[in-house]
This record gives sequence, structure tokens and C-alpha cells, in this order.
Amino acid sequence: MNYWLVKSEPDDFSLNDLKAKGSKGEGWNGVRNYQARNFMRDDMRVGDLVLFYHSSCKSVGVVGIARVVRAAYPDPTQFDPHSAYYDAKATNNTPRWYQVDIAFESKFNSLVSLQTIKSHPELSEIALITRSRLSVMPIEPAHFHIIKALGSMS
DNA sequence: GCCAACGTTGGC
DNA sequence: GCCAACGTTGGC
Repeated sequence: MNYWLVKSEPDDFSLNDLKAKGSKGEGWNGVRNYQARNFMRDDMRVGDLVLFYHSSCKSVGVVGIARVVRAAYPDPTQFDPHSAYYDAKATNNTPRWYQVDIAFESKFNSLVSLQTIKSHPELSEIALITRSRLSVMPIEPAHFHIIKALGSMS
């Protein structure tokens, strides 16, 4: 099993929004970064756990956990001329962008803030900190569990 | 709203 | 293939 972290702007799509989607979850569409795409397309498996991070908002940090419920398939928004994510260079035979489906798993008792992660000696070098502007990234199991434990404190 | 980081595009 | 220009992300 692999562990991941995804970023989302809660004004756009929050963990509560994901929870409202139920067990079928939501297609994680709109990722237009090759490295993030490759992680989803090549390495994400059904059952993998995903830290859900809220970015560009008042309280930035990890708010809970999601689960991969469908492995990678072509992101349909790339074919839709009316979508903000439309890509004229993508065709049905040669899709460029992929998505997975993720579903709500749990919400933390307390936010694990970016500041907390930065100041934690074992977490300060994770990809969230060292790789700016990457919205889908792997996380070491040990780091996943530290963040989960921090979020479980009340 | 500012701006640093940095991935992508396109001219050459 | 280089690299300047440009656009986006995302913290503050």
C-alpha cells in the first residue's frame, strides 16, 4: 500500500465536500502537472490512503484522510471544450491527463497546520515542504502516520 | 494583493 | 536544445 498527499482549495472543493460525495467518492480531475499525473497514473492503487490538505485558505494544513477507490483513467475534462481543464492536444486515443477517484475516509480532530509540519523535526523535509506547487505527491508511511497521530489529538 | 518558486511555452 | 517570457500555485 502506498500513501499520498493531495492539495485542494477548500473554497473550491473541501474535505467536507468529499464526505458529501459518499462512498463512491469523486473524480480527482483537473490535475495538469506531469509529475502529479504520473503519480496518479502509475503508482496510485485502490485502497491507498491519502492525506487531504487544504491550501490557499485561512487555515492551511492537513484536515483528514481519503482513500483511493478507483485507479487511474483518462480525465474527461480534457476532452470537454467548455471545461476550464480542456486540452486541445488530448484525444480519446491519446489522452494526456489522468485522474483517480478518491472517497472520504476520516476527518481529523484537529488541523495539522503547515506551520506544525514545517516545525516538526521528522516532517520538515517532506515533499509538501520541499516541492512547491506539486498538488499530488507520495508520502512515506512513517510520515503519514506521524501526521495522522497529530491530527488525532484533541 | 504581493511575490517567490517553478513548470511550460515558444522563438531561435 | 537553450533560455527568456509567461502563467500558475500557494503562503503570507
